[in-house]
Amino acid sequence: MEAGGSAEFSIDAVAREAGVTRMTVYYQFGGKPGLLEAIYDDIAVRGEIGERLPLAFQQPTLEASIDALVAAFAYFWASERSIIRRIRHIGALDPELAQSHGSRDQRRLEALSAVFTRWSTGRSQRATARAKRKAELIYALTSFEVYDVLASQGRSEAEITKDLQHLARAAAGLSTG
Amino acid sequence: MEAGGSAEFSIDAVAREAGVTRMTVYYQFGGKPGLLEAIYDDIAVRGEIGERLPLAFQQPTLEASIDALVAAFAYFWASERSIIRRIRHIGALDPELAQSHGSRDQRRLEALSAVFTRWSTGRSQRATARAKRKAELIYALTSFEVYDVLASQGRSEAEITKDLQHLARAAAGLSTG
DNA sequence: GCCTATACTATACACAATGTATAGACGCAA
DNA sequence: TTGCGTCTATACATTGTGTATAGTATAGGC
Repeated sequence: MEAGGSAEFSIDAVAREAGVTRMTVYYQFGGKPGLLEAIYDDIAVRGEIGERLPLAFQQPTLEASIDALVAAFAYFWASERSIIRRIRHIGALDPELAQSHGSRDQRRLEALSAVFTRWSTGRSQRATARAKRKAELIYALTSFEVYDVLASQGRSEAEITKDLQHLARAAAGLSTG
Repeated sequence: MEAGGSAEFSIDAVAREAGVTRMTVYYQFGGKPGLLEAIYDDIAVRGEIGERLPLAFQQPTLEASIDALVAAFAYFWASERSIIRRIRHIGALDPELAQSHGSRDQRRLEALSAVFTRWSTGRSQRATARAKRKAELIYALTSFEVYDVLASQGRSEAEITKDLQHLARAAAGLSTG
């Protein structure tokens, strides 16, 4: 019953839906990991994360940057929520995929850290550590998992974005607007 | 390669490790869903969630209740983090398991809601809606997924608990301590 | 026209994992 | 002793992955 387990993400099912042979999928993507990677890449493009993230850097204040970051990721996760969820769950169980997903998330964390270092006040070790801690908290708040949990309760993307911006600003130690 | 996929959670592997036949596992647990349910139940008992949750209700203030709730769940998730993660990922991909995990989470949300209604000031619709929204946010913050994301960054249980209490109080609209 | 690379198909096989069926062994308690 | 609950042994059907291999179709360069 790995049919139910993989939840229609079997290579056979994908091939059938695409109107091609299973062998074609192997030819094009090498296997399941490659296939899921390709799907994820496609979602990333359509989720406009590449366009929206740079905008967060150009905001005039840290608060505006945080709001833009949260909104960009919320839009991204919302774009193909159920597919992203499935890919992440499958990826977490497959060592090969877990690695590449891990490096994706790592890049996300680095992007967030870059924002914080930009507005970081001091250069002391404590200031750096504080910035790192804040970035990690915002990273957690902008993770797919958090978005998914909130969306599962019937909240709209707009509501979730607003709540997460509220929390992210709190994490950054700012006023709660 | 569902061997790698199931990541040593195959019935065969479990049976071998337990020094028992595969058939015995089927006899005792019915199949994979039943097995994972039993494991989850066992973790819940050892995670002392049954003892710690009621304590949260007995706190003198909402703030203390929230702190106790966050601490109770952090302790629970930390108790068997890697196993819980695997079970939840597998469960999310299996319709049969997804349902029972969903009802577990539902009970968690109800427990949180109960805390908020206890301290809810008004009885108006808006007050009720506000309490519900807060409970849902705290629910998200106390989810395993959030804990796991933070723990993946090398944070200790104590650090995570502290940060999440900070965020949870912010979500409740209290002072950030 | 010919050749070649690319994309895809058709079969076939080995392997792992789930799940079902069935018959039997073992111990223990009424 | 008889019956029941627990567990084993064996066999089988099914589904999914992954690999190998031979073959088809088509478009582009020569």
